[in-house]
Order: sequence, then C-alpha cells, then structure tokens
Amino acid sequence: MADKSAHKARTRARILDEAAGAIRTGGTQGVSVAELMKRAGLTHGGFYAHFSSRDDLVAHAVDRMFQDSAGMLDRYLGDRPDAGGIGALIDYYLSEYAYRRVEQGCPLPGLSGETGRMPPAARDRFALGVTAFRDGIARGLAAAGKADSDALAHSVLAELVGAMTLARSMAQEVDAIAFLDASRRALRARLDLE
Amino acid sequence: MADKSAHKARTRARILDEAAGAIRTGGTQGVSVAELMKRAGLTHGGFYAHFSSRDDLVAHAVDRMFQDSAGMLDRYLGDRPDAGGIGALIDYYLSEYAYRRVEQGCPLPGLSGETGRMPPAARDRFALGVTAFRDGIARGLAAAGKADSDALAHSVLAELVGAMTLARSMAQEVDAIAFLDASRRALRARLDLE
DNA sequence: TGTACATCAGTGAACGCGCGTTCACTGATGTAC
DNA sequence: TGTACATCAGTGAACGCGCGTTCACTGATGTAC
Repeated sequence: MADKSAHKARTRARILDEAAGAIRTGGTQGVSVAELMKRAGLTHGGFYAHFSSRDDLVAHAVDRMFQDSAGMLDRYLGDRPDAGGIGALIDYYLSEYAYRRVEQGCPLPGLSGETGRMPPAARDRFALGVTAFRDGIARGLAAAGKADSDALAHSVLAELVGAMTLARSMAQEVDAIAFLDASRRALRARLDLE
Repeated sequence: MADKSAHKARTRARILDEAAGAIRTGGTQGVSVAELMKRAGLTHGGFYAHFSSRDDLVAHAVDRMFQDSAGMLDRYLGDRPDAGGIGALIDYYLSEYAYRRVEQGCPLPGLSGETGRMPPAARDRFALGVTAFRDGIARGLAAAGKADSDALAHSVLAELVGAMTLARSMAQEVDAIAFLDASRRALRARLDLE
C-alpha cells in the first residue's frame, strides 16, 4: 500500500513537472490534457485519477513553478542574505542562460500578462507567488543596506520581469541581448552595486 | 462603387477595432471569429470577405494596437519632444487610469509574454512595434538631456511594462497601486525628473 | 508459504461542444444602355 | 428617366477537428487468512 501511494505521488509529480514546463513555454492554454499525459508517458484517461479538472492542474502547476522560483531565490537570498546576493541575482536573472531557459525558468515573464485569463484558483496562487518573490528581493535589498527596500523591491522586480519579457519578444537576438544588458547595467548602477 | 468600397473599409476597421480590444484583454487566443463578428454586429461567415484567416486578422490587429500606442507616444514625445515629455509619459503610463483601461491601453503588458505563441506574422509585427516604442522613449530621453539614451530607453521601457504587468496580476488593488507608485517614483528619481 | 480476494493506477473508446473555415445563397447598390 | 443586369458584402447552415471529460475495463500489486 505504501509503495502504491508513493508510486502515485511520483506520477503526479511527473505530470506536474511536465505541466509546469509546458505552461511556461505555451501559457496556461498551451497544453492539452492528452498532450500532457503523453509527455508524462501515460494516456489521457488517467489524468482524472490525479486532478479533478484541467483548471485544478493549472493551479497546482502554478504553485509548482513558484516553488522552483523560491528555490532559485533562496540560493541567492536565503534567510540571511549577504550584500552581494542581490547583484548576483540580477546578473543571473538577466543572463543569456536564463533567457534561453524558458521551460525551466521564472514563470513571471511568460505568464504575468496572462493572469486575467487564468482560472481563478491559478490566478490567486500566481498573485501569492509574485508577492513572495517581491518579498525575497526586498530582503536582499535590505541586506545590501538599501533604505525603503519594500518600495524598491517593487521597482526592481518590475524591471527584471519587463526586461526578460521584452527580450524574449524580440525577433533578433541582438535586440534581446540589448534589453538584458541595458537593464542589468541600469539596475547595478541605480542600486550602487559596482 | 466608391461608396461600396468605403463601406467595406469601414466595416473592416470596425472588426479590427473590436479585435484589438478583445485581444488586449483576452490575449491572442481570447476571441473566437464568431464572437468577434457578433461584437461588430455581423455574422461569422462574412469574416472571410475581410481577412484570409484568423491568423491574418491577429497580425493586422497587432498593427492596429501599435498604431494606437504610437499615437499616445506622439502626444507626449512627438518629433520635437520637450524635456518634460518623458516625465509626463511615465506618469500617464503608470497611472491608475491606464491601469484600468486594459481594453484600450498599451498592448505590451498584456501581450509581450505571449509572443512565443503568436502566429509568425503577428510576432514579427509585435517586435517592430516594441522597437518603435523604445525608439520613441529614447527620443524623449535625449530631449531630457540624458546620455546613452538608447540603452536607457531599454531599461525604462522594461520597468514601465514590468510594473504595469505585475500591477495587473495582483489580486488586491492596494498591491497593484504599490507596483505602479514604486516604479513611477523610482523612474522619476533615477532620471532626475523632480 | 500459498491462495483468493480487494484495490486502484492506468487504458482507450466514446461523448458533446466550440472552434475555424467553407459555401451556396440573398438582396442592396452601382453600372450600362 | 427607367429598366435589366452585374457585383459583392453579408447570411447562416454545414463541415471536420481537437478539446475536456466520462466510463467500463484491465492487470499489477498489496492484504487477509
């Protein structure tokens, strides 16, 4: 019995992983149940043994994405972040590496424009995820000795997300890099991180 | 004959208007052809007298949105922008008024995260629209006496778009306003616009 | 240890529905004489 | 000016398709005796 339910939990996690990846690339409406189950090596009918509906899956997948993001945030700005943490986070967030990793990266650039069209449960969890992310940045800014770190965190997060979103919307990679570089330098400059 | 083709052009414009509005709110996949034609006071079959396919419509609707945006940009930062133009644009772009006008406002917050899923023609026109917008901001920054106005324009646009996107993704209006205010103040401060 | 039974994750056919697109048509309007 | 004809924007029924969801089933695994 224990083996059986552990197996089920692993399957569920696998479905959620695939869903999180697919949604980061294709948006909330970007995967069909059948396609998703196929990716997870299963047939579509089994889906409802794990989730009550497609909307239910989307909500849990959003959670899943923000858990990944929280992990990333923690690596740079854990409970006791040092002064260099925020600079390293900015460099990472706006790196070419992150630019290319749509499927594994932060869900904010790809999905925050879409919240108005999300099923309500997903929308709520998304808002919580954004807030947590912003709080993490505020902690990092405070650790770097910044005053008014809450308001500043809003501004920094806005530029991070905007820069990556616009970079990914460029047709030419040169233009994409221009967005990333400009914001990375502007952020470092305005936060006195040189 | 002249009357007839003028009539057709007006109808096409009406369909495009409705499409632009609906897409700004609901995204590229947010309106069906039938729903759209109904909004325009027509039946769905007539659609193909005006557009060769749904993708064709989406591409033209994207153009339409950026024409509207270019008009807005021109009001603040026309061919010979003055020093206060960029500050006024920032105030307007991040105002509560703009925050609420999803259906008529700038297409960047709602759509730039979605470009990867757009039909190719729409994607290309979107990238052109972003570039034009950024150039307009660069002109305004140059007029305000800023050095390196091109790179700075990337950074400013990123923060504008990111702040509005994140504001609209918040569940509570208080949190939305916090994003708008923080970025408005941060932008004015870092551009010495007080 | 061996056997009979219960559980339940996963299968795959079937459903109703909304979608984009097609097409034969209608009827108002513009043109030719 | 009046009539016959051509054009074509818009109508609405019909199509094939992919979707989310349901459901009777299978067969591997865990439990009871």
